[in-house]
Amino acid sequence: MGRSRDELSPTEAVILGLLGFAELEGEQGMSGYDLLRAFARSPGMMWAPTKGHMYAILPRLVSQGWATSREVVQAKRPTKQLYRITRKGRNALRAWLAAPVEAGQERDMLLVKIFFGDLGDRDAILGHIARRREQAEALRKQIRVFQREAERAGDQDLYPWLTRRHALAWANFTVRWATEAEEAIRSSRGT
Amino acid sequence: MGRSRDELSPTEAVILGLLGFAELEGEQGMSGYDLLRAFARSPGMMWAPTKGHMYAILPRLVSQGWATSREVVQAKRPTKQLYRITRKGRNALRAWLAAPVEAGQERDMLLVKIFFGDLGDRDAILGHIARRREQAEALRKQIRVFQREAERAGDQDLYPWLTRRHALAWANFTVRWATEAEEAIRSSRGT
DNA sequence: CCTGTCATGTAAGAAGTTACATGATTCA
DNA sequence: TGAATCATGTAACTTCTTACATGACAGG
Repeated sequence: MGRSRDELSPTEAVILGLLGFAELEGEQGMSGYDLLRAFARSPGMMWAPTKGHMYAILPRLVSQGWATSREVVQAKRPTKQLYRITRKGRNALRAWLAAPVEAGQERDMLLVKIFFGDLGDRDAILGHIARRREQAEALRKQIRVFQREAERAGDQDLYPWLTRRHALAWANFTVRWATEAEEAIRSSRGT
Repeated sequence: MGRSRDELSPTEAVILGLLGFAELEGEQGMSGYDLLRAFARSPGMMWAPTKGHMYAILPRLVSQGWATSREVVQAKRPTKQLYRITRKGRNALRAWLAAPVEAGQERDMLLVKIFFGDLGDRDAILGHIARRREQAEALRKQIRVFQREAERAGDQDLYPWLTRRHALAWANFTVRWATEAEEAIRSSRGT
């Protein structure tokens, strides 16, 4: 009976969220490995916890009563632990989802690096901005593919769709901003 | 002679950056307190390190040779430490500014909460989005004020201007997105 | 007299990353 | 034969936050 907290860390919440989705879809449970893969496949709207963190959190979810685990021995594959969310876990998650999002702590290092541009190298900054633009262009393409796939699959889930919309809009915004910024820097020859 | 690293943590970098600006403006140095205030006055483009972190980092900057400190005894105020960036510090900062920005680790909890919307409460999510929209509206106003102040002061610094532009564009993007998202959720009565 | 400013720090802990460690199976 | 997949974990470490602790002076 480890000491108990009742609030979820972001990573705990996100893991419980995936377990919650698995439950909705009638799956028998997910392993740490499954979860890690699921994260890796959701670019643009979710980050991936590291392995170390994942395997540190899973037993804690169980000890808090937010999930249960079941050992599955396999013939040709290593033994794995399948995790399922519990009622208590769903409640904790619901509470976390309802808690206000603390504002304004997004720390985008690109912006920081631009801000201090006078102390650094102009070409390096142009490179950073170009890379950000390219990433946004790539994300944009990828999201469009996702969007089409989801449509073809008859996927009508409102909320995931909203996050795709956001990713797409963010990408468009970023490409536009980056393009302008690059121009502004280039046309400011000779401080 | 503590063990040495040669890379800066984000917070170390940002502190050195402010010390670098102070140097450019011919100031005699900044105290932890000064730095904390400076951070607090740059909303939308910079986050503020906490006090605890600030006072933990400053001596480390000195022990790494990135800054020097000088004790200033004051008559009517507590004694303070003034920090100045060194040549080595400027080099370390320049290297940090030139290092690529690692991509895609922005974890916006709002998006996460929306993504898992089906496991939570619809009205809570509407509330989150509304709050985000209001924050963006407030930021937009504030940045416009900043922008006008900078213009009036004849401020021609390209880079800080670019970050203001970004903040403004981001705020506009967010207001637009949030408005659409709110509508989309409201008009989707009855799953 | 009370609140805010000036000014610095410590201690404890949460959150997260990186590197290490293992080992069978499958596919090219 | 070598790389990728499946599968789980530990240990050490960095980063950052929160709460605690102190104390003089200024302004209303």
